[in-house]
Amino acid sequence: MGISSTDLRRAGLFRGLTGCDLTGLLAVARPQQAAAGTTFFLADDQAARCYLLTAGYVKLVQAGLDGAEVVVRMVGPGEIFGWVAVMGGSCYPGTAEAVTDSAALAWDAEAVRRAILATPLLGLNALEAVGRRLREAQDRVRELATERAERRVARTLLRLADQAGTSTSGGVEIAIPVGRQLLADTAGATLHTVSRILAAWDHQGIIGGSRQRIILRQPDRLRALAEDDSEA
Amino acid sequence: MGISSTDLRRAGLFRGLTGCDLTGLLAVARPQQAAAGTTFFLADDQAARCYLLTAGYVKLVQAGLDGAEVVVRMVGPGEIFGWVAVMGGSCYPGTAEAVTDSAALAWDAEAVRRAILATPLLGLNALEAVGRRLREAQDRVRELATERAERRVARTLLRLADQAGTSTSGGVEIAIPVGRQLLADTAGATLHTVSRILAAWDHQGIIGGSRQRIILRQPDRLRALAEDDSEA
DNA sequence: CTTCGTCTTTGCGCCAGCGCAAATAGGAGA
DNA sequence: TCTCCTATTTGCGCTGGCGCAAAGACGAAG
Repeated sequence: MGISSTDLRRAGLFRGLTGCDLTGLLAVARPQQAAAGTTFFLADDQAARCYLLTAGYVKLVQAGLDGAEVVVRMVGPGEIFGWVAVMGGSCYPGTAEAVTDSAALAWDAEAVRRAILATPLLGLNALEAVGRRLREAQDRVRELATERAERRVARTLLRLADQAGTSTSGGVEIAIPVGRQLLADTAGATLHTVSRILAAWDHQGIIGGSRQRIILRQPDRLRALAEDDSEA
Repeated sequence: MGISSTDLRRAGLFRGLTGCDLTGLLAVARPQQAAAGTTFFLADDQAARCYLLTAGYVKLVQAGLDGAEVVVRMVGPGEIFGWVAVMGGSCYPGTAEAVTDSAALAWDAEAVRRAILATPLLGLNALEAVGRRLREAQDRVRELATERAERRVARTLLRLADQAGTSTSGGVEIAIPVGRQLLADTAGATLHTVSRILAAWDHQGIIGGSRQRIILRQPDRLRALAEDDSEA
């Protein structure tokens, strides 16, 4: 479970850093835990720290006016979160809630600024990480604007499998407890629609699983649904 | 029109840099122009350069599977674009098309990496700029997932006014030629729906203008439409 | 002034997906 | 094993907004 200290070197954020730099960074990091269902920070909190997830899974959630929740991003081990607000010196745009018991390393905003100024490569790595996420966010904008719910759900499942997939005999299992509601919030649909879609796929043998567990039995067909223009 | 060299210092990207750093950066920048309707780069081009817009307006567009276009972002003077792909060393995720005659400064990917390593503050500034955009993109994800077309259009108009608004006697005029189609692509709706909505607002005196020109006559009412839960 | 092309409006039909509500089904804990 | 609680399924009606198609308006060019 989680990633070891030596694995940190392989995390994108620290790529290319010297052992010395790494030691310094770890020295000022504060380990922090969050049990499933609890939060690292809330939306509109003053952004004081940024995080690197070392174990577990965290969902970044924004609440709409009417109480609807949107999962802006699922964070897995080795990924960073909370950096955007810290750089801008503002408030967190969303809430970071642990989906499973999670652990992270936290840095104070000022410490991060200093670290980047001292180790420019860290800034470059962070820029790349944030850039990748911007790209993902833009892709989601396009998808939400142009694609139907079914396809968005397919993409969401594939993304989750990519991020937390475990190959088993029966297919790829998603190692995060994903309920229909969470899936709906992530794909930009409603609980009901997601349930209907998954039920249909279940009957077709494309997916399987039970409560909170999803297994992709035929990832290829899902991929086809997600990308093909016409359907099988 | 556009921003002068001295204004660059005030552009977020260069905040806090020394005159010396700035001079060095400008020395390796290549000025580049694009007439309205032409492009700085195309989607899936190998990302070789990143840009700082000095004059005009540029839209970043992604094409959907079915030919539908989505405007991922409108870029105004002083803003940067094309940085994400350059940092990741990949292809541009979208096309950058000039909406009006535009001018920009371009840097080679490698030059930017070197500049950031040499001037870490530049990296911090870039991180902040990209972060702000990530935040905007995430906001749009939430809006597309939870809000109705009318509200999204209202928000889009307010954003454009914020970015390129000119106060006139009759209200705030958007200084970019914005057609219904462009508005639709930006708000995540269709040409028809946008036309209907704008026609209704026109009758109510909320907006005005003619072909490709939009004037916000009562920005407050638009704001109410964009943010209020109940309507007037 | 006329013509042409693009942008815009508007009517009408349709359907994906939401909203409500109620029935089920699994799991976890006692 | 039994019970309770939460997750999930599913029926049904409704509607926002898309899709098509055609007409109308404005500007630019000649």
